[in-house]
Amino acid sequence: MLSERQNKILKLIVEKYIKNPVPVGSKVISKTINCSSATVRNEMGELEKQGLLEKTHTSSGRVPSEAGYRYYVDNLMELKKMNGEDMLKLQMVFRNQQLALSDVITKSLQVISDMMNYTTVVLGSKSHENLLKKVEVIPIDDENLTVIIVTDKGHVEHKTIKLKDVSLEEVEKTVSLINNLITGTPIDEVGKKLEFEIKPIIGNYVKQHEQLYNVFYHVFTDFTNQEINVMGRNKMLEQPEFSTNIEKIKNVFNKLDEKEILSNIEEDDDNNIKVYIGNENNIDSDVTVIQTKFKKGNEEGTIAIIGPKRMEYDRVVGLLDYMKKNIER
Amino acid sequence: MLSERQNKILKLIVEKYIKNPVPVGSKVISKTINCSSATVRNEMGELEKQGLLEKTHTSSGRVPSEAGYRYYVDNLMELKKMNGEDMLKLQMVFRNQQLALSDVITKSLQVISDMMNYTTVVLGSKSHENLLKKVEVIPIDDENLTVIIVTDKGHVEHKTIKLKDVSLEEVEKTVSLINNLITGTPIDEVGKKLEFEIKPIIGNYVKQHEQLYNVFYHVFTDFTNQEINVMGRNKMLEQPEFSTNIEKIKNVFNKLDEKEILSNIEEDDDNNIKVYIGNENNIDSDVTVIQTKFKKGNEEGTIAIIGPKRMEYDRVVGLLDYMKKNIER
DNA sequence: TTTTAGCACTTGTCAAGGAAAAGTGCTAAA
DNA sequence: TTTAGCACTTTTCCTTGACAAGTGCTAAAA
Repeated sequence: MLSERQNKILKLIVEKYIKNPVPVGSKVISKTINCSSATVRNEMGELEKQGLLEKTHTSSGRVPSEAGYRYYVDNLMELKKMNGEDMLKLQMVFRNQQLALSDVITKSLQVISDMMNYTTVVLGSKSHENLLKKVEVIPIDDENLTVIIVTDKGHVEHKTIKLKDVSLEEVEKTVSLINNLITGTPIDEVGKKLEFEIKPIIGNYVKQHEQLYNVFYHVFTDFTNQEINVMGRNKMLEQPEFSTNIEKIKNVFNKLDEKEILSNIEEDDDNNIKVYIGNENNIDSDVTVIQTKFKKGNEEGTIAIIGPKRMEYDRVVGLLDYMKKNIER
Repeated sequence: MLSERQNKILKLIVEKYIKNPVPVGSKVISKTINCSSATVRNEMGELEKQGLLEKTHTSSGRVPSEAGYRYYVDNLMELKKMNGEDMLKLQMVFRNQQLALSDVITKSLQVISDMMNYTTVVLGSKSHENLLKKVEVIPIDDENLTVIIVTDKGHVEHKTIKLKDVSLEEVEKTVSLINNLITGTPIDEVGKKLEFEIKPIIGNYVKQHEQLYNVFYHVFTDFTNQEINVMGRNKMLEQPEFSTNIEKIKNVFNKLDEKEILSNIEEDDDNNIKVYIGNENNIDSDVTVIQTKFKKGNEEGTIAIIGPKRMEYDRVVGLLDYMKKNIER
């Protein structure tokens, strides 16, 4: 258990370091707090012993450790009210009645990315939670047609495919079979159902049934497992901890592209705002992911803000809270 | 006009520098060519006077200038045959009969990006060349519906919108009006036509005509001007000329995102493979864009490979040539 | 018992200097 | 026309020393 003063010092160091990423010395702290630098040094030594602070070298100032950030977020941080200007910018997006929910979220996270200089992410619900709702086809020309897949959560994707010597009627027959027999199936199980429930039947209706089955099979397996949208990826380059370290950037950018790994951030099961600092997330030991689930009607998903460990936790948590409430309202 | 020997020396320097980005000295060249380093130095001096070579400082070896690369590409480069392994990888993609053309192109450019470590781009035809072919709507639930837009070039996009107190019949009536009256219109003029030809009419059919008009207007103006796909963006980080210079990276990444600027690379009007070195392109003075148009049926577009100025020109041109032929076959 | 003044000590940063390596341009001879 | 040779330039790398920032510890003060 930390003393009142230790809490105060730790909070000051974290906040100073977040503002300006240079190690914090005892002198500056002693000015704010009512005691000498020597006292602060003693306390800092204690905080370091507890693993909450670190030094970059024997005689440098202190820097928060991962545990230090953790402690700050859990015990010291005071949520920051959003300022009027930021709120106004977001309201502009939320007020737009014509936008579908997913567009509202995407657009507002774009705004947040610009105002905070962090990367933002929206994730739809996982593929096993998305049930096939409807398949439609639109003929493009005599060889190509576009298949549109809609899930019950409102996730829509389309893909254009090529068919040889298959008549439109045959395709439509197949589609109506799919719509009648396997809607309601989790999207990641559609492939299997297609094989066992559709494939045996369409042979009776369709000459080129092998080809047709293959094409539809691929359309469904190519269906993105989880709708995912990354905004402001390049903001990562603005953060000093990354802009001096190409290897870090490569890693973070690659992780943002490997959608599988990113989706791991959505493992929490309650509805609060979650903070994953450094090694607590799967992206990089130098980033923090702050995220929360949302649910409105049957649409649900996760929104996340990704920045350096030295993130403005208080502002971001406030923002995310505001976002969540506005989405769900 | 350069002498035979000067050509030989310039070619050697460019190719050596492409292999390994350090200034090339007279000694290494004199070993390959049959004369002393002093002679090579004299010739290098002449090539520098002609603006084809540069020095990084008074006593460094030589580096090709932009004009030097230009001269190399125009006069010295010998096209390189593709190796069997690369060809095999691409054939795997081209052989797949079920893929629509645009998927074949995207997938093969992804393969190329991986094998060359360069960024690749596909651009569809420009918006004024894309004529509206068909609009369809799929109701999602009682508030949302998905609008699908198809152009004559096979460019398909979908967008989900929210409508309040508008019946499905009203929407379908509007869509059928659009399909009857303004298909065949260039996609960038649809907004105007909507205003002058649809808006005045739908008042008669639709109660909430103002809202409906607004929504459709936005769907069409949000339609991406030009279908565009960037593959292997992160490969840029592998190039030494960028990986030591964050500002360059920021610029290139931002340009790749500002799709407007990227589309400028598609200004050429014939069908050859074009090479835009450094300042000849709109992306960055340190990159080269190699591109070519393709046309198959009514689908057309441009494929491009983007890398450092110090690019393997001979290999890339060969690859692009192979790609073009395979697409058009 | 807690706080603080004081001081020795450590480390990073910056500028200056020097040696070695790479490569050039020029001169004079082949 | 080519080449050997050499003086010269610049970069890179290492060392050195001075300075600043900050620590930990000790001993005195509160």
